[in-house]
Amino acid sequence: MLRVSKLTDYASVILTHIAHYPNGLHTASDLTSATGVALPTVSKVLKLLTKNNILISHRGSKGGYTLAKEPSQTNIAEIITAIEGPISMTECSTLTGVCEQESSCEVKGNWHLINRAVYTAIEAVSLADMVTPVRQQAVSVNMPIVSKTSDLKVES
Amino acid sequence: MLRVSKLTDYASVILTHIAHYPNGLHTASDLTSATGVALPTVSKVLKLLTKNNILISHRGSKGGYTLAKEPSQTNIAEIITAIEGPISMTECSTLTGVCEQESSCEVKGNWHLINRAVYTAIEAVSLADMVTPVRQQAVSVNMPIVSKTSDLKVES
DNA sequence: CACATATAGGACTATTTTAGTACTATATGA
DNA sequence: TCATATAGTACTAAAATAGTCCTATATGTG
Repeated sequence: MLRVSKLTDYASVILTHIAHYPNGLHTASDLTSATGVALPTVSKVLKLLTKNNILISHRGSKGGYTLAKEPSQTNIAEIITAIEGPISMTECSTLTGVCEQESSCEVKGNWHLINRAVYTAIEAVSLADMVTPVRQQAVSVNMPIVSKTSDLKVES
Repeated sequence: MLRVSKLTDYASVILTHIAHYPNGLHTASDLTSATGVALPTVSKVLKLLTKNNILISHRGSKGGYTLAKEPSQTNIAEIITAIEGPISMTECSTLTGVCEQESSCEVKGNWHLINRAVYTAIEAVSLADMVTPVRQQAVSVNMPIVSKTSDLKVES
């Protein structure tokens, strides 16, 4: 009922593999072998991740990719945003002027709230968590109580 | 970075309107006037919502649609599922056998975890909350601590 | 300094998903 | 029995996504 794109899925698999060997330099073709994802696709994903500061690239011979930060410092929200861009649950949360009903829309503010709750949930899961098998981790997500006077902003 | 379909967006607008007048009977054409969404589209959304027990339909002359439950008893997760079906963040969370890497996939279990966190977040927002303007509500979402011995199941 | 190895960037095509529409059948109240 | 309204299904068009390919650029090593 909510979905990330296949590319994002690949990104999670690729990054999880890299995070297993956080000090190594990984080439696109190494990662193809390791993950089974086609080379041009791996390449596309790696470029997007580099552009968004999740990976660092080293060009030329003996080049490859490494993590830009420690696995615990990269979260799922960043990964999804890197691949899919800053798109929120509804269009009106990212772009203004697309929806004709926008000015009179009653639910806009509430979607912002939902966005924020979802964002908080996925932000709480780091790449380090992805490396750890499920049963050993515990995740706790807290949606902050909304103040009666402050505006909500969905950072994405 | 995560999105619901336009139809789901329309559903939220339509249902919010109905929830404002929870005792009235609403025809498809009434809802078109009220929301500005085209009639065939409104009609499609209403059928989906009826099929999934969010609305009850009354056929024939003087017919129309009413809520199947009180606004506080219908949540956003149900609405999204009604329109988009039981699709999770990644394909492997809903369907088995689609992904070739499934058997060796290291991240599958973790996506289940993320799914669950997101589901918990959107499940906490009811139609009654959508009727209330943003500033007067407070939402708190808690991701339960994952037991070290129990499996996680994403209900969707 | 040339060459092999890698990434960078962009353009392009095919596929899939989503949105939107239309048509026929069925139910019901007056 | 007729006007009104939903049910179900099939179809078309548009948009988003996935996947591929080509050319340019950087860099370590013999």
